[in-house]
Amino acid sequence: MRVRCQECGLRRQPAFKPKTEAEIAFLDTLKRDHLTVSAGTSLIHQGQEDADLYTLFSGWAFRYKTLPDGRRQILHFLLPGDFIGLQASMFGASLYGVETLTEAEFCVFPRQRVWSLFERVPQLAFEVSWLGAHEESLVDENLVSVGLRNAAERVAALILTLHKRCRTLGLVANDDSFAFPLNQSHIADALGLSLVHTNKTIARLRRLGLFTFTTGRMQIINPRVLERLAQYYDDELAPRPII
Amino acid sequence: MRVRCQECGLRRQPAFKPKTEAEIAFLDTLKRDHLTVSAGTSLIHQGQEDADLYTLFSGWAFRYKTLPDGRRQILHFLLPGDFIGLQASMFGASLYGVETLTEAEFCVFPRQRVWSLFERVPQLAFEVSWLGAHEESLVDENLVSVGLRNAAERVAALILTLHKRCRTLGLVANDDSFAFPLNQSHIADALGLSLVHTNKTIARLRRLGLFTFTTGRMQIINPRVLERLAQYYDDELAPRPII
DNA sequence: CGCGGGTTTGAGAGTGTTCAATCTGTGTGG
DNA sequence: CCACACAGATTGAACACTCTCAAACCCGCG
Repeated sequence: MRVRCQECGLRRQPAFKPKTEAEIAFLDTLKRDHLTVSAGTSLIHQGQEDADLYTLFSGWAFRYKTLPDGRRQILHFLLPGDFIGLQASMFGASLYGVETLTEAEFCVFPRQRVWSLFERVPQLAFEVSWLGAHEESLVDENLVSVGLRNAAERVAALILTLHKRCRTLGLVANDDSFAFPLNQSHIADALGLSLVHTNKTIARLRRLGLFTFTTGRMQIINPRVLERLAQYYDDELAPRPII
Repeated sequence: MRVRCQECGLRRQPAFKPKTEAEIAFLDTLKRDHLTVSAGTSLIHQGQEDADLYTLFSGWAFRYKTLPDGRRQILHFLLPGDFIGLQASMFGASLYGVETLTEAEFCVFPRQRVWSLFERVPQLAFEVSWLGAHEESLVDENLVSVGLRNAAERVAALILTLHKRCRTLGLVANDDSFAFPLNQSHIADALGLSLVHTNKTIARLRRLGLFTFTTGRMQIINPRVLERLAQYYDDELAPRPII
């Protein structure tokens, strides 16, 4: 079921900067497809040469790289409104993979048409760059976690980051709980920790009463302590572009 | 001493894609200054709100973030031709800092004029985005190192990456040696290791005969073993844009 | 000659990993 | 409705890697 950009509910969320009618109409001509896939679907795979571009419309996904021996590093998680595949479309082959964590919907933009966006609507080109820079800032923050923080601090930082991103999207309930479709090996692969140690670290923080985490749902109990633990202090997110 | 873009020797290097006369002329109008600074100069600092954009013209630098308690993570290293400050110019305040490792020259582009680049020369806007995506790929690769590789593998991967980047710039001598202005605490901060352990790891790899590393210069002795150790396999770099 | 930055070394303490097993909840087939 | 398979979560124990602390060393410089 195709969703026209003019009728798109996602872009009307307060998290996103509004666009002009003309920009939206142009994007609608760019959008080739509206794709629905199940959890665990590979959207882009490492080495793929013809990856298209996507906006995540609903659901969760993640971007990752694997080493030849199979070890996997999750680079960052994707939430609705995130733009996918810029790197992959600019280089010959994609250096990373993208996989869904939940059932998810995507707006598909053919890679051939990206250039027309730069050529014809500079404002949109600028926003594409903005989204690229924003994605990089997520990876930066992740690298800081993995390089500098210990296990407990990493877990705390990850939870806070995702909580904040979900909050700006209106996905957090009044009790500070939110859908959390990662399992512990996703967390381990994102934080550069072993599965076992991830499990023990989560158990410890849970016993300390910082959050509850049952399959599929995370509830933050003590944000203050989490923030102190992770040295995570961040302003509210300003409205951002969406393509 | 100002260098006009029309006379710029750097962009004529085979590492870079050539530009049209018109593009170069436009860039020359954009370029406000040609800046020379000494080693250890802070070019952009975390939180800075009016950071300009730069192309590194000569020398080495690095991009980093620090935690409130002072721990520092180097995100990636900058070599001639790298474009600096895209993130910083798009968000309100810079989330990272940039500092020189050697004496270095920069082409300075005022942040106010970036928009005119998008508006007036789509080809250049595209290349700015390309450079942003490329920088992200460097951070990705670093995150893979820090998240997945042990100390020896990280050191090997770092050396190989820098060696390769220097090679495409023609900075590597026939004996596979190249200028290497990092000290061991830079290496430690980039790899997420303590200084002491970095030192011991380097000493071990050196004893194994994989490379020699005296102050300021790195020579690769056994690239095969280094590559196997780091599981680092990568194609030659294709010519890339330069702004 | 003394100082300071950077490098090197040793030793003990932790943090995090690996291996191995158990447990739990869910879905499938009979 | 039960037996069974399976993926994910949990736990324990031994081990390895990395960190911290502390001290020495090296070299260029004033």
